[in-house]
Amino acid sequence: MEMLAKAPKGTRDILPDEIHKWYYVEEKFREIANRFGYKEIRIPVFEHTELFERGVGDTTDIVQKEMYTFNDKGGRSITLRPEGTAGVVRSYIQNGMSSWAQPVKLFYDITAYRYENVQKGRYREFHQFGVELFGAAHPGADVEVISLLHLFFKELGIKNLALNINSIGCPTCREKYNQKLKEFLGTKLDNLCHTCKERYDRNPMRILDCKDDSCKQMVVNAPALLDHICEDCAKHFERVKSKLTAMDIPFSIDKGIVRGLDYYTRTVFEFVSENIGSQGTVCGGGRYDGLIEACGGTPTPGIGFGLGVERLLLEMDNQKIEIPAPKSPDIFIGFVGEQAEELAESLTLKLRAAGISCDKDIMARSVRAQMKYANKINSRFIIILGDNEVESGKVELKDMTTGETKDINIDTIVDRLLKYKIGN
RNA sequence: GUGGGUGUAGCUCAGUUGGUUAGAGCGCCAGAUUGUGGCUCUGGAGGCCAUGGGUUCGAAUCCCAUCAUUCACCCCA
Repeated sequence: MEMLAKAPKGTRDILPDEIHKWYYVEEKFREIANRFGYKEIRIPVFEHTELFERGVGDTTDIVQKEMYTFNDKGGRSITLRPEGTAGVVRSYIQNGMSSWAQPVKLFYDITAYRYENVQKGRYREFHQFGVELFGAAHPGADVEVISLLHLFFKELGIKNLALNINSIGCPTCREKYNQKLKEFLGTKLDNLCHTCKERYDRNPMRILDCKDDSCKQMVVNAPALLDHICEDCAKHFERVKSKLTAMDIPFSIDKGIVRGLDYYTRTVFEFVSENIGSQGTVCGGGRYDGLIEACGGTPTPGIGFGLGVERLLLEMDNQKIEIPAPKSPDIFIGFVGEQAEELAESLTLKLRAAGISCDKDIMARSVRAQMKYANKINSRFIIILGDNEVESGKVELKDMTTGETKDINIDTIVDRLLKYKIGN
């Protein structure tokens, strides 16, 4: 196949036969977010590169090697958003949301872009649902966000999604911990893999989830960050845990969760599936109390998450969760002859104007071919117009599911179909 | 960036130790039914066998390269 007729690597079309699944989860997410008091925000697909360097963190993989960055014709460095939080934070500052009624509760439904090798559940253009909650430092905020996800998955009928939580403390306790970790690893430095030797100086925490066997062994008895967070952070985490328990939201503690984005503080969490391959993280999020300040705003606590829609759909497919079928047309109008064609055209428009989904042939096909088409598009009713019908004003209304027909006046067809729709 | 699998019709796939006109099912179009769908039957369209090179009398088949795709590692949604 030629390049011309080929979507770029890591992108794909969402075709008409699957779009109802997207409508379904999008509508569910929107509806639940609204129920929790979150309002939708729409942000640009691209931002100034500096925003992501600052907001996501310039030591992260995302910024170092995964961004779609280019210069526009004005010489500005522009980057396609690799995630949603940075853009929403920028908007929060730019639009003075700190003077809105607090807290500010926002949700979004976006595409995001990362230049990575493609595999199951991972694309270069992908979709994220997300929520950002600004202004609330209280552990109740962490729990509200998590409970939104809990309810979302529950109402979609998804089972066996494990909620893992951890606390990665604040910058102060992380600094202290990094010292401790370096002391622990100092004697073992020679046994670490090449990348981990570099991590030792820049970000020693990353050594903990290295997949290298030798590194894994070295790290078995390493101190865990969670055991070394400061008193305030520990207290915060305790309250999050007890609130989750009180709300009957099951969770496990995973001391290994170290979010890949620099901005996280304190609570971090993810919802993980075991059966959609190695890309099992359907949703990841956490608290980012220093981010708004780091982006030039006044110090404001924040918490949010990003949810991978492709992975969500993959998991639902895996669990054989039924998604309501798309609506089929109410009626197809067949015709033969020129007079009948004109009647069919005006009648079709009249039905459509009345809110009835109606279709007719526009390829000058035989009545037989028209009927086959009506069947293929799954039309509920059909009528056929010819000279007789034009003259008498009467028509046979046929129910395609039962094959039954009924003689009716053409004038009454709108009412009949409206009644059918309401009653059904 | 690293490693493995796979590239034949719109889709899912056959194709014998290399052998001459490359097949099936599904889908699409038309007809059987000149004004009535589904079921059935008949016919039709649709292929540079991913691309380029090599071996050979002869390559979809064997070899090399490139590209694409997919799974995995790293990392993440």
